Order: sequence, then C-alpha cells, then structure tokens
Amino acid sequence: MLTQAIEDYLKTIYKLQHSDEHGGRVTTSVIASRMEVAAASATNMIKKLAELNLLMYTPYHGVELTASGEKIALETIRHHRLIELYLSQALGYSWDQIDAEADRLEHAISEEFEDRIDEALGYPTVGAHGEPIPTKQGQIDHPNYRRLSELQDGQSAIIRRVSDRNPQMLRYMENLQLLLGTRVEVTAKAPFNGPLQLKIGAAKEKEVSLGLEVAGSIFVETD
Amino acid sequence: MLTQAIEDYLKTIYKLQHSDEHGGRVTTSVIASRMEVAAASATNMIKKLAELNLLMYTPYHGVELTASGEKIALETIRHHRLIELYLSQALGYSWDQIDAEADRLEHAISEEFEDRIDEALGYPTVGAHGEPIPTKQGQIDHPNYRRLSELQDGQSAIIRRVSDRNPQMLRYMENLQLLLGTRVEVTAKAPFNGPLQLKIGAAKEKEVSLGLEVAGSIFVETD
DNA sequence: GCAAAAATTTAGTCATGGCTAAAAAACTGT
DNA sequence: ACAGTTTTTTAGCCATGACTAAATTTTTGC
Repeated sequence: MLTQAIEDYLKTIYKLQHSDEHGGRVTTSVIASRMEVAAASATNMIKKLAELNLLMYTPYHGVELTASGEKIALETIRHHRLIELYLSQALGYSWDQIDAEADRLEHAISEEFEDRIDEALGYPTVGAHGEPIPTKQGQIDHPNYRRLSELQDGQSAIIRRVSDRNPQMLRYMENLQLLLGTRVEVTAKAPFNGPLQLKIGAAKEKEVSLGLEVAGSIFVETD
Repeated sequence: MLTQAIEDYLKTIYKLQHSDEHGGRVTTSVIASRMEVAAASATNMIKKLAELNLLMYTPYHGVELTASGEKIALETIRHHRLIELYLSQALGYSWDQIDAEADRLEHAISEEFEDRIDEALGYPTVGAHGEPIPTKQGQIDHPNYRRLSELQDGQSAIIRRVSDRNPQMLRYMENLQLLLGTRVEVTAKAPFNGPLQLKIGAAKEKEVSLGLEVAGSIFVETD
C-alpha cells in the first residue's frame, strides 16, 4: 500500500494539472504551497514519486503524472468525494465540514467501504459540491462550466459546482442559499471589479450583492 | 493530537489489563505479541508512553495505565466499537469484516463523526460483538459473563458477547447462528477437553458439536 | 546581456516507529 | 544455589517525511 503522504501529493498534483489557474505547468512551489509544506519537502517527495514512476519530473520545470500516478490520484479523489457525499447525505454534515473529515477518512477506508457507500448513495456521479466523481475504472469528465463572475448583466444560470477550498466561504454560500441546482440571475455588475447584484431562486425571491471572490468560486451552467 | 501508534498501544494495554488471561500483569512480551511487533519496539514505545505520563512503567515488571492513559484508551475503544456497530447496522457488514475496518477508521474520525454515528445508532451501550461501549465520559462496565465452555451438561444460557479476535472463528459462529441474544443449551460434554454438544435457538431447532476453543470465545448469561 | 530577485535543489537535521543483535536481568529446575 | 533458559532492555540501524540554511538555476527588469 502507498502512504497517506503519497496519496495526498498525487491528489493535489492531479487537481493542479486540471485547474486552469497555472497554465498547465505544475511547479514545486505551487505544489508546496497547496500542500502547506516547505518547497524543499516538496522537492524530496517529487523525486520519490518520480522514482516510483508515478510522475515525470523535469528538475526546475515541473511535474506531470504518469498513467499509474493519475490512477492513484483518481482513486483517492473518488474516495474523497464519495465520503463527502455520504457525510452530507447520510450523516447530515453541512457543506463546510465535510472536506476536512474526508481528508482523513479517504486514506483509511477499504474497497469494501467504498463500494458500500457508493451503493448506499445510489451510485452518484457528482459530489457534494458538484465535483464529478471518478468511476471505479478511473473515468472522469470535466464539464466546462463558467464562473458566476464571468456572467454579464442580465444573464441567468444554474449553480452546478462550488469550490470546496474555503470552509468559511462555503458556510457563507450555504447561508445565502447559493446551493447546487439553484437558479441565479445577475441583475447588475459594478465596475472596477466591483460586486455583482444577484437574484437567487427560481422565483427570484432573494437579492444579494456578491463579491467577485465568491462569485469566482461558483460555477454555473447557462441556458 | 496523539499518534495512531500511541492510541493503538494504549488500547491494547487497556484490553490486556482487563482480560483475565494474564493475572493482571501486563508485560512487554505480551504487549509486543498482541501488537505484532518485536519486543524491543514495545520497550521503546512503553518508555515513551511513560514519559508522556500515560502509564506507569517498572522495567522488567510491566505497565499500568495512568488515569489519562486510560482515558485515551477508552476514547479509542469507544470509537472502535461505535464504528463497528455502524458498519454492521448501517452498511451491512458481516461480523468478521468490521474489526479490521474499524481498526483503521478509529484513528481518522472526529468528535463530530463519533457523535453523529452515536446518534444514528440510538446511543447504543453495547457493540456489534456484545462488548460494552464506553461513554463519552469514559465510563464502562465489565459484566461478568461466563464462558460457554464452563457450562455444565444440561445448562442453558443466552449469548451476550463473543471474542472479536479471529475473523474465521466469527464467520464460523455466524454460520452456526451463534449470535448475540441466541439461547443455547449444553446437552453433552465430552471428557478430556472434548467438544460440547449444543442445542441452538429458543426452539432448540439446531444441534451442533462445538470445540472448546470456540466455546471459550463465547460469553453467556445464565438464567 | 547582465545583475538582482525569485524559484528550486542540495545538504544536513530531526522525530516517529519499526528492526536486529547483543547485553543484562529474571526466572527455572535440580 | 547456581547454571541454563527466557524475558527484557540497550545499542545501533533504517525508512518516512517533515524542517532550515545554503547553493544553484531560472527568470526578470532595465
């Protein structure tokens, strides 16, 4: 079995490779900052992962997962997202609590456990925050949703995914009823990166002003 | 937070202290063999636990948990037994599978998780194999059941607890319907530590011959 | 194109928790 | 009571995965 640290690094690297924020180049410092370790620690682990053929490593330039590295990353991510959904659906956890708990549990569960909660949840394809859940075979799709912050004045859309990185932000969204499946309409956009004015709900029952940081963490599907 | 290794040692030592098999003296070699590590490794850890004031250590003579050591042991045991019961009740695990899974999960769950499954299970006081579950405050009672192997010919009793140590034995018991709450009657006892003849069930619908090792792992309440 | 800044790697350290081999202490049998 | 066996401890080693400080490479600004 692989160590918890290895699984964590691979998961982090996979997510970085598939985020649009870094132009595809996944460097030591980006990994180190995401893992909250010193850069030297990341270098060490990267060298080890390269030894294990879990990634390609070009010193001073960055890393790229191999097929087997990606497979392990996706298994870990599958565990994480199934656990999150189970915590939220079966045990009543709130949006902001599930990530931390799943971060520990994802390394401790067996295949058996994975299969049983998968079944209990009805073989879901999407996690608690809207993230796609990789299949047991490692298939995953990356739907191309737009950020709420990119919508124009007057546009309407449905929330499909939220970033799970900041628990406080998740709590804030939950309070505002900015939940998966909720319809939102941009009624105004302040200039100079100002907030957007939003109507929430199919009946547009609620109106709020939302900062760009939060709006950038919400992914929507336009009609 | 304490390491997984520390929790495991404390749990093991607590169980050894409260088992009647070793006359109360919990020595390095007994701990080492239960933990499946070399004796030298156990000595090292024992010295560390003594440093941390989690146990009293008299070199060459054995250990005894302090109040704080016992508290941690009981918390770990509580986690373990709640998880076992949850796996068995909510996720349909069989008797022989729950121990190994709980051994890993017990170190990964939060207080929150503990509370939620406790609630989901209806605040149980007894685990999946009949073991008492310590309260959150660290209370636990040690009911004084007799081993099925000690019963005399003709005596009848109800199964209240089974040893959880051997998965194969658990599977065997489950197959024979030797479950918690089941009534059994000893109809014959072979001499020279031979097997006992048993009628199983309130209606005595089944009759089996049971070896002493298995019978010694079943704890019963006599009328 | 080159000096300064930033990023990355190397070198060396530490804690954790295993291990084996050898030394020391405690039991055993006669 | 004491020689031999068993148990326990000591000494020294290893892998893992963090860290800091220093060296090196790359990037950036002019």
